[in-house]
Amino acid sequence: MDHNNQIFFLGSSASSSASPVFSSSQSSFPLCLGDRNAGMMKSARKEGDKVNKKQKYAFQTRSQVDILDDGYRWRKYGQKVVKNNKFPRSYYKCTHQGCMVKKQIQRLSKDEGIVVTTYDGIHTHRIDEYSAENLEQIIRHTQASTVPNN
DNA sequence: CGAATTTGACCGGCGC
DNA sequence: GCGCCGGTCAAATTCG
Repeated sequence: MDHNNQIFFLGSSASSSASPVFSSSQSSFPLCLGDRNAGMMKSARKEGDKVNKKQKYAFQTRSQVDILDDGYRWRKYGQKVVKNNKFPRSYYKCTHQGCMVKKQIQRLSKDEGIVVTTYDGIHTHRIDEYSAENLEQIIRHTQASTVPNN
């Protein structure tokens, strides 16, 4: 297993420009981009929109694989190709009951080695200790790895 | 057999 | 008003 991952945290600026400005800030885990509901007003099934505040976490990871085990179970519910990227974007959802956390993975066309992971919402259940630790180890290793030059 | 994954179609919003 | 882009769900299939 060659876990040579590098994590970059995205800023809260996400208006125009398709070029994501990433900073190598070694802060905590997933930076909170604030609660900006971008295109999530209605779309209520039949229960009613109870989810008003959707937190978003985004960060880039240097990895060969798109599937990064963060300790949660994810079920892929769609794959769409965006114009900005030549690579398809994958949409994942948490398979936990009541946990409607969404996660989208996208690879940069500029660098196929970079994977952008975006988390939507927060998990209401506990993570698997084992997996959590594994993820933590990966993160730690990632931060310790450091980029060649930035 | 069950759950997870795949691909396509449809819906919704925004832009022009 | 129409077109385009992005996002989600649904049905079928496959793997375990």
